[in-house]
Amino acid sequence: MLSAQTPHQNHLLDALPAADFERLSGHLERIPLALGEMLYEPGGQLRHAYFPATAVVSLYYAMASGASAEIAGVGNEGVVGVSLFMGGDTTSSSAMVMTAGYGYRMERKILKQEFDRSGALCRLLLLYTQALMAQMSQTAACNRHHTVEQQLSRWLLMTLDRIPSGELVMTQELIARMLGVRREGVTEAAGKLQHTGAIRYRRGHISVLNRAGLESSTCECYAAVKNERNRLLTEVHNPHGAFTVPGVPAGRRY
Amino acid sequence: MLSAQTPHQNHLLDALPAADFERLSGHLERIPLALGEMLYEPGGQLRHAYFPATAVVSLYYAMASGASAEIAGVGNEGVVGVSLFMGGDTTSSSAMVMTAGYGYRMERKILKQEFDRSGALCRLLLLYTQALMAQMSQTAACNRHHTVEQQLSRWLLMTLDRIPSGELVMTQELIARMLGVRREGVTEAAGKLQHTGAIRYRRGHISVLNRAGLESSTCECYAAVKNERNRLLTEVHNPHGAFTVPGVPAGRRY
DNA sequence: GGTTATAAGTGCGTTACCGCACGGAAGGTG
DNA sequence: CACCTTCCGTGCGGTAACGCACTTATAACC
Repeated sequence: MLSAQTPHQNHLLDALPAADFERLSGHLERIPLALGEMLYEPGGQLRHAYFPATAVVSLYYAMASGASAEIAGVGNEGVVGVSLFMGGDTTSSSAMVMTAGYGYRMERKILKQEFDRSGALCRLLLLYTQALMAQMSQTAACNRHHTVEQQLSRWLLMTLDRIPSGELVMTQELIARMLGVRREGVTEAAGKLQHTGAIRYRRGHISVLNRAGLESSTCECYAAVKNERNRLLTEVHNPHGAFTVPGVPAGRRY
Repeated sequence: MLSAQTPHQNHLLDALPAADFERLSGHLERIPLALGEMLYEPGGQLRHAYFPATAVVSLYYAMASGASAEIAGVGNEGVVGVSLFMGGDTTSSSAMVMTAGYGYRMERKILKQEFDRSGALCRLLLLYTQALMAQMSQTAACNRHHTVEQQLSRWLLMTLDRIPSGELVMTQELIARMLGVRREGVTEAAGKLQHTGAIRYRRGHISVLNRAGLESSTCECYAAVKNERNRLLTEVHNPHGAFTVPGVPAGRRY
C-alpha cells in the first residue's frame, strides 16, 4: 500500500489534496505491469482501475478481421478504466501494457465510492476523461489524414512523454499493430527517422536521440493533444497550484 | 419552454424521472437548428448544451490544412456539449448542424447545477458520454481500416437512425468533409450504392430505399456503436423500465 | 424561360499503403 | 559455439484513394 510520503508518480494521484489522498492511500496497491499484460478486454468485467506510474498502457480496438487500432495511450498522466466511474463498467475496447513498469490499482468499489463523493478525485477524473476524449478525437483525425511516418513520430513522442528514460522497449511489430498499419510500414518510417538521426533502432529498443527531429517529423496532432491536456489538467502539472495544502513540506511532491 | 406533456423526443430527456424533468423543463428552450449552424468551435466558450430532437449534429475536428474529420455524430439519443459537465467547458473540436431540425438547449449554469445534484441526469449524462467515447473509438478504427463505401454506408445508417424520415438532405460535398475523404470518393461510393438499389440520389437529397442493402455494405462499426449504446442506455430506449415513476400515465411517454 | 450557381459525374496520372515472399541479422539458449 | 527463434530489412506487384481538370446535370432565381 501507499504512504503519503512516497512519491507515487501518477499525476492524478499526486494532484489530490492531502485529505483525499490519505483516505485513499490504503486502497492503492502498487503493482508491476508486464509488457503485453491485458488490463481489460471487450465486455470483461473490470475489477480495478489502474493508475500507471512508469508503465504505459494502450487502449485499442480489435476488429473482427484481426486488425487493430490504438484509440489512446495512458501513462502517468491518467488512469485506465474510466468506464468504472462513467457507469458502463466495461467497454468495447481493450487495454494492454505497452511499456512495462509499475502502477497503482484501486478496487472498483472503492473508486466508485470516492467518485460519488464528488470531491477532488471526481473532478480530476472527469477532467482527465475529457482529455482522453480529446486524444481519441485526434487519433481519429490523424488516422484519416496523416502518413505513417507522422503517426509513428507522434506515437514515439507521446510514449516518450510518459516514461522516465529516452529508450523505449518496443518491437516494430507491436507498434504496427497499435498504429493499425503493416509492420513493413513501420520499418520504412523508422528507417527514415533513423536516417535523419532522430532515433536509433536496435532489435526491440528505440533510443530517441533528437527529440526536436521527431517533433519536426510529426503532425499537429501531437501538440494538439498535449495542449488540450495541459489546458484541462494544469493543476496536475503544477502541484503547488490550487491543490497544494498549506503545511505540507514542499518536498512531498516531486 | 417545455411542458411535461409534450413529447420532446430527446431520449435523454425522455428517460428522466418526472420529478427531475419537472425541475428542468422550465430551463429547456426549444430552438430550431439550421443546416450548417455552428454550435461550438474550438476554444470558444460554450453557453448552452443542446439536446437534439429531429436535428443531427456532427462533432468534427478541423486540421490546420483545412481538412477535417468527423469524430462522432449526435442526434436525439444524446447531447452536444459534454465538456460543460466534464469540467473543461470547451473542446478542441467543432460541432455543426448536419441535418436541420429542432432541439432543446439548456444554459450552462443550469446544466452544471443539475449535474452536481448527482441525480438521474448526471447518471444519464455520464453513461451517454461513455457511449460517445465508444463511438469516437470506433470512428478512429474505422478511419484506419475500412473503405469509403463502407464508411459512407455506416454514416448514412447512423444518420438515418436519428431522423424521422428515410430521406436525408445532404450534399456529397458535406459528407465528404465529414468522412475526411474527397468529394469524388463519395460520388463513386454513392454511385455503387445507388446501383445496387440501396439508395437513390438527387442533388442534395438521399433517399434510403433498402436499409438491408446499406447494412450489407457497411462494416462492423455500425453495429458495434449501436450495440454499445444500447447496452449503456437501455433504459433510454425502454422508458417504462427502471426510470418509470409509478402513477405517471403510460401515455406520457411516447 | 433562359440564366446562373451549385451539385454531381468522369477521366487520368500519382501516391501511399497493402499483401506477400523472401533474406538477413540480432540475441538468447543449450 | 552452433542453433534457432524472433525481429528487422527489402523488393515487387496490386490497389484504394488522392489531386486536378473538366463536363454534365439539377434546381433555383430573376
